Amino acid sequence: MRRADKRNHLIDIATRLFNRHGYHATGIDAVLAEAGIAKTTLYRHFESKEELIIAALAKADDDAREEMRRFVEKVSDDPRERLLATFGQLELWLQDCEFKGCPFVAAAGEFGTDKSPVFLQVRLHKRLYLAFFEELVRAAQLPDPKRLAVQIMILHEGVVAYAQVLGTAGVVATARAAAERLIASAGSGNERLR
Amino acid sequence: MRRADKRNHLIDIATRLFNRHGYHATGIDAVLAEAGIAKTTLYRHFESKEELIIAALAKADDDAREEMRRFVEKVSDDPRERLLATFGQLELWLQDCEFKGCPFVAAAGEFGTDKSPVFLQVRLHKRLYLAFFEELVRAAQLPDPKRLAVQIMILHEGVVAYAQVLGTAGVVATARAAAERLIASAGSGNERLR
DNA sequence: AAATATGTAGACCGATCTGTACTCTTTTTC
DNA sequence: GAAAAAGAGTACAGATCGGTCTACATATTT
Repeated sequence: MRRADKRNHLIDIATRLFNRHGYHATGIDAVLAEAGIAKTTLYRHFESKEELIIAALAKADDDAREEMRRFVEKVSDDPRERLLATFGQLELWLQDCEFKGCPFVAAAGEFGTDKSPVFLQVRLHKRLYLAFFEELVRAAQLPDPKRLAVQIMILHEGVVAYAQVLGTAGVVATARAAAERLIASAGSGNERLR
Repeated sequence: MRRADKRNHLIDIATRLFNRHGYHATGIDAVLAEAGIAKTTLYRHFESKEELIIAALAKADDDAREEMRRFVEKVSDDPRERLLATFGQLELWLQDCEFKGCPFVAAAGEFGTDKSPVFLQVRLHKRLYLAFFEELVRAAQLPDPKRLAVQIMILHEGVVAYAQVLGTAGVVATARAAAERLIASAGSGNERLR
């Protein structure tokens, strides 16, 4: 196995354990046992546990945004439908049996809102996620794109937190319906210009 | 200081530290040092750290729902305005300089979605919170109260997660505007009956 | 084939974790 | 004022934490 592959494998294992048990509750030893490697090897790839966490978050950010982008582009060419399709990708995530809430929000909760490197990584992810929504809203030529993007973002975040605690049944459809209302009432003016 | 007072004082201290640093990252010793008491005393009031966490969550649940109820009842007699006033109370919470995201969602993240006592306490809180929204929606005689209550809940949860990572500026107003849209379009049928 | 670099296994370190045991003092209660 | 409960303070147990070190195996280069 090449060096980069082993590194990615380690990140995958760590990501799964972090999501399942939390960041502080997951010890380095648990990652080692699951991956079947020695401690020395892990510390050859990562300087510290914090760096492993950051690497895991960075990869999760990359994967999540890439999957989201490909999903909405596959579903439709229409920008407005793409905006609604984001809830389809959200549903896929919630139905994953490993779903345990947003790993980024969890990381933010465990590592404080100060300027810790972990928190900065979390904030970067959320900014990029929000920027993607704004990009979709602009493509749909809807008015006040920043505001509508934030509303879509709030709905997404809300669905995740809700589903984490109260279950996933129907919640995405309910949020999507809300998004439709917001889009419809926002886009009543210039929606036919496209 | 009476026994119950000391217990509540311990819970207050613990709540603050848990919210600031997380549940696993906050050691019993930190609580002791902050409260200025001996370890024996803490373990006379609580069997274990887990029980302290549960007690802290239970009190936070009680306080949050009581404050919310009093706030909306103070703001207006109109049920529909009360529903919107929930965002006013939300804004008060976010502006608190100790705000670090929802302690219940954080607890759910750290203690898994399994049947741990901590998670059950979290779910109880969210169920009661949702039930309160549904109560307000029903008082406003809006159609499909369960659905609208979930939408309001999603907006609340979304605002909290958003603000935790991306900051509080303007997000409550944006969510409240979304809620107004949803209420207006839901209540176009029988809103004049009142 | 010899020399060198890299990976592995696992002991080990000091620190910290939750929780208990014990002594002694203070406060409450009858 | 005596009995009983709760307090502080501290030492300790047993486990686990993140991280380092040494010894040894393997692979690569010369």
